Amino acid sequence: MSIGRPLEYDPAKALDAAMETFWRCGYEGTSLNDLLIATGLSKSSFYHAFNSKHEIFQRALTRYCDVLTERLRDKLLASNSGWDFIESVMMTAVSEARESDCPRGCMIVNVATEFSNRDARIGKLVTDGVKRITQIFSAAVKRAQKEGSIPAEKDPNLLGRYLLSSLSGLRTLVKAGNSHTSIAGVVTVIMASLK
Amino acid sequence: MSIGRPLEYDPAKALDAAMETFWRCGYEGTSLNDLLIATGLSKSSFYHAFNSKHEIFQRALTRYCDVLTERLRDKLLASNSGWDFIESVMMTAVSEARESDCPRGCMIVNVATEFSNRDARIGKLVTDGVKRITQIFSAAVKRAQKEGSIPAEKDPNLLGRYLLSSLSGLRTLVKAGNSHTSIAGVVTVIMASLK
DNA sequence: CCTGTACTGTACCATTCGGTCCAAATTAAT
DNA sequence: ATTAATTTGGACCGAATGGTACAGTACAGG
Repeated sequence: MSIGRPLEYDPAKALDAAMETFWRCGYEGTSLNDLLIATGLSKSSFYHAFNSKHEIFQRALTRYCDVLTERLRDKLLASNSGWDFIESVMMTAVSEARESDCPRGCMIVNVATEFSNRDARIGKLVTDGVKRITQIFSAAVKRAQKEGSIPAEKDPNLLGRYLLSSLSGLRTLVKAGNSHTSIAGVVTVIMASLK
Repeated sequence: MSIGRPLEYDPAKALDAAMETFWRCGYEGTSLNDLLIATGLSKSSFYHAFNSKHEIFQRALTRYCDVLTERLRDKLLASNSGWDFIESVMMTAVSEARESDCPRGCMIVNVATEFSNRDARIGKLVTDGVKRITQIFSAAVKRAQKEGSIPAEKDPNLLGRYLLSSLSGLRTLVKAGNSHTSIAGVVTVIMASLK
């Protein structure tokens, strides 16, 4: 049992709120004030809970990776087939074009482009995150190969990388304002190339 | 004949220098001071030549699009075949992984991710730029179809979009720190999918 | 109830941000 | 040489930046 006045906020919720903001506006684009508003914390509580803007950013990015990879893993387990999983994930990105006028894209990719490689710690988080998602794609490919929808002689790791690359490319099309239907066409090309 | 003291700097060179900086660091990541250092201009000269940070940014982005599209068009004309052109452009992106420890990627894509769609004027520049590059890819596909290296029944506009998407995805792989060889493998997948 | 602990809001900090203004300097045309 | 045009560096601006310090307050355990 901890001594002293108890927390009046939920640190996890605060982190999630910060994550959302960073996701939407990037690191530089998010001011400390934005974070205070998003989290609902006072400045003192904020600096008590998270020590700096940079630190909460790292934690937010880490959390994003964790949530995303877990969600993808669950989705793969719940999918009817590896093929369906892959197609569904691709289409998820496409639907952003229809539903949002201000698509956030993938936070990892956003961070990668904002930071290039100027911050080593951030760079490592990005590399790790991308690697983990790539592995999930590879696993999906392997499953699809067992299920017969992707030729067995193909390299699943290579295709995993290819799919991650393709997904990121789709997000670019979305952000460039392409129509939902024209992007969906690209998905069919991607899926066909797995055959 | 202009009257008065002549310019001591080259406005075109200044714009190029600003473009380089924006390309590398993004809009928010580039401070006014960075621009002054990059261009070598004094603050007064800077604001006389370009009226604001936002305006020089738009001009820099426009110039980037113009230079890039012109260079790609020239390259396509100079290429042995449409197929070679496409493969060569893809490999150019890959070589960034080998040559640069801090890859800049494509400025248009960088801007698209930084701004999502929050600024309408920037958004239009991004959309137009992407469209122009897509058209060059489509033209390359058409040429490759005439040359017999891509099946004639495929939709060249769709493949153009697919190639732009793929190029952007490759850039993500580069920024995520993948090795040059592993990314080159993805290029072979992309090229094979055109067959 | 009292004491120790930890949270809270606010005032404050130096620095940097993008941007303006102006007097001095420089040059071309007359 | 004078004048008009135009650039130059530097002083200056208010606002916002990320971050700190502190006094007051609420709460748990004794």
